[in-house]
Amino acid sequence: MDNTSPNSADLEVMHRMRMFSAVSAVDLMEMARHTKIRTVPRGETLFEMGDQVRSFFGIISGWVKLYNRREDGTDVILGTFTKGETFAEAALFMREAYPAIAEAVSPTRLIEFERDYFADRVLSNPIMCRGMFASLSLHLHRMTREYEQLQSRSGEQRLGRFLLMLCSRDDGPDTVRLPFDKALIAARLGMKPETLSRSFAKLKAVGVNVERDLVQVDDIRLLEEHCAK
Amino acid sequence: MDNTSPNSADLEVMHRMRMFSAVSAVDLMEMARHTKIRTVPRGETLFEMGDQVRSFFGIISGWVKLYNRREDGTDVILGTFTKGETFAEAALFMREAYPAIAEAVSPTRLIEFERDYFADRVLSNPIMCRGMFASLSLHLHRMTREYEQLQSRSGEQRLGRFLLMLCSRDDGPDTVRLPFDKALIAARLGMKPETLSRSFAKLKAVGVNVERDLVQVDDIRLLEEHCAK
DNA sequence: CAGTGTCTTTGACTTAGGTCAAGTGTTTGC
DNA sequence: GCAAACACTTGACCTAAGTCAAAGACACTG
Repeated sequence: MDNTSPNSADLEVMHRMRMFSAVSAVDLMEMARHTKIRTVPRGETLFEMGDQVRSFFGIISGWVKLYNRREDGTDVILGTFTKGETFAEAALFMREAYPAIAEAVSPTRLIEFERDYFADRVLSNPIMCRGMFASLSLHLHRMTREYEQLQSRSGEQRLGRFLLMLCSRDDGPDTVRLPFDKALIAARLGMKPETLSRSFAKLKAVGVNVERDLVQVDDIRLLEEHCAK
Repeated sequence: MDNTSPNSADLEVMHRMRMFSAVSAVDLMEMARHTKIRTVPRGETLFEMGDQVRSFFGIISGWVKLYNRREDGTDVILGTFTKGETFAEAALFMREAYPAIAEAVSPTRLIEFERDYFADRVLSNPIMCRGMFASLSLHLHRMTREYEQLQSRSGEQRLGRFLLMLCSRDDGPDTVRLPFDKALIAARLGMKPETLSRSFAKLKAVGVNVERDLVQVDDIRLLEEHCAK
């Protein structure tokens, strides 16, 4: 299933990526000819820290984690990405190597954009430049929010926020499925698995119940309130 | 001293900013005509969170802090910037408001770049686009490193790293002047002033001695070693 | 030069979260 | 179907950093 070209559903998703949202349908199809679709199993590495930059990626479905491995072997999760999101664009204009590792954490379908083609393509087209700026700004803004949260919210609150991001409704009750295992969620939120467990336990008090990878939120507003303060 | 135009020394510094480093001298002078030089005292606010975006900035001399104020009144420092650095470029292509507050923390001379002129200017010029990508990538990369450090290094190590950034040599002994007060350094490093004091005290053991705003580092390599592990 | 305010340090205490170790299920493989 | 491996939880304990309070140390004011 590897190395095929994008179908129309893929193009659909690609068009919803910030980078391409202002690009015309014609240009999009032209560009799509220079991409490949990759379907990778859980656990597959897309690039290693230090690899020569060849491409950046967009996700059609599934989840990818971006992380750094420290000398002592511990990992720092820099972000998790899913459908409609791009990652490693910042590497497009770097002559150096990827500064992080990317690994699929669930079976994932993604579009791979070759650097050489896209670097030119983006630079010669103001609409693409704008899209690229939007993408990078979004990543920067997200990273900033993560930094802020790590600094000023408790583990319990960060977990609450994470659950709220997964909810599809914005009030009342909702049930969400955790997109990857709890050890990764813990790392993603900057805590140890033990602390995650205890945080889940504490959230029971505001109507959050976990059963395997299914989380029942009784009252979204209540949870929001609990995590905001 | 406000609202004058850039002199040749200013142009010199401007040219060393990532955004403009590949821009020709002719273009630079042309662009400089659309900037203003501002000289602001310590404590002056350049923009507030929520202000309509009008400009981004480059620093000729002095220091600026970028921060968010939370509902509870506490500040989260997102970064500190000095000579040769630009900030708020990400806002160039946002129709919305600034997402943070910028305040001079020492007397500061800066170049103000008007958004309307520069947005067009950047988009119509691949060299400028490249510069802008480089700037944004740098900010993203920095933010990532800050996040990583906050997550996996102790306060003492973060302080050590900060001091090393200020050193001008890369081995042997060195003396550095702290660029702003200790309360801000603490916030910048994600800790309380009390913890900063205690961290300084601990660093005495690896040959770091503080006297007011002067820090004597006996052996840079030793400090590096101490903060790396 | 005393007096007031700001910045910084120090001390005593609390607490969130990490660590280590032992359990409980659940899945996987033979 | 049983054992081994894995994923998660729970408990007991420890430690880095936060909190609160007080005391020094300058620096500016009148």
